[in-house]
Amino acid sequence: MKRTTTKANRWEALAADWCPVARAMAVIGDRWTLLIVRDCFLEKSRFEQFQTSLGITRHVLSDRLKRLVKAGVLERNPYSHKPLRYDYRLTDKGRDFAPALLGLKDWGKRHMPIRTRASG
Amino acid sequence: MKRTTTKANRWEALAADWCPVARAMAVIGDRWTLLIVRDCFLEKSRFEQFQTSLGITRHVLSDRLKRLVKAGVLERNPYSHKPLRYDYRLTDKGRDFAPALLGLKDWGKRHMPIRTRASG
DNA sequence: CCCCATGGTTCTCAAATGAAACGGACAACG
DNA sequence: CGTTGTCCGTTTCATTTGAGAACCATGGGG
Repeated sequence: MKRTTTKANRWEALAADWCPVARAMAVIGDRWTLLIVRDCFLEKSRFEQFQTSLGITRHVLSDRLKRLVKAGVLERNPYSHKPLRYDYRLTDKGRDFAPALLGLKDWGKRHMPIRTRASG
Repeated sequence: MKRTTTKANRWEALAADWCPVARAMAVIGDRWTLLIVRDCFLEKSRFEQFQTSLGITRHVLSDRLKRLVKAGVLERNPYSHKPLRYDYRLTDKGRDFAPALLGLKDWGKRHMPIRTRASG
């Protein structure tokens, strides 16, 4: 079972990079993570809400949420004790993402017009 | 049923999303693409320079460069005619990434201290 | 008890990725 | 001319990640 050699080393290698952009990518460097953060800014906080919003598989969503919590971007807190349900909310670290997110939003708005796949 | 319908379409689906952030992620939503753009801002423009800088495999670098050119973020131009070599330079669309990149840099600087191993 | 809803986890298989070798154009050297 | 070296990729094959859906756990309602 030599699966530990190159398991997630690329991600961790980025976290140790000299460049702060690379270190940021160690957290949000995939298709979905930043969109989860965006949803959090849009007042979404629960597993099902993210899942519905993103159309992401539960498998991947579960993994990304864990990663974000581990990275300190989100906090996992119970919002119900009897069925014991958790929600995911931005930490200060997560809220500090706002400028970068707005920068990306601005760029997307300016340079990525909505194109339908049907016309392709 | 064709369960293989939406395989690589997730990227294209993002490009048609209502949210400009999602559409931006359709271009830069992976580990490396944004770092290539960053390198371009740092005056790097050639295949070998990116490869050395990122430690990325040539395979993936080739793919990402093509994707960026296709997305209009980079331009592929010959800088030598006899050996016919190309370099990759930012377009206006690419240069407009600066604010988002600076936002990410700022966040990384503030919230992602360099650490080789932690929170294990 | 069974059924439903929420919040995940586990399973299988296809696609993406990584490592490293290969290819091809050209230039310098002898 | 043939060999070596540079630059820019492509090909091959093993591993990792992702998609899709079933499954598990908890609790409420009937």
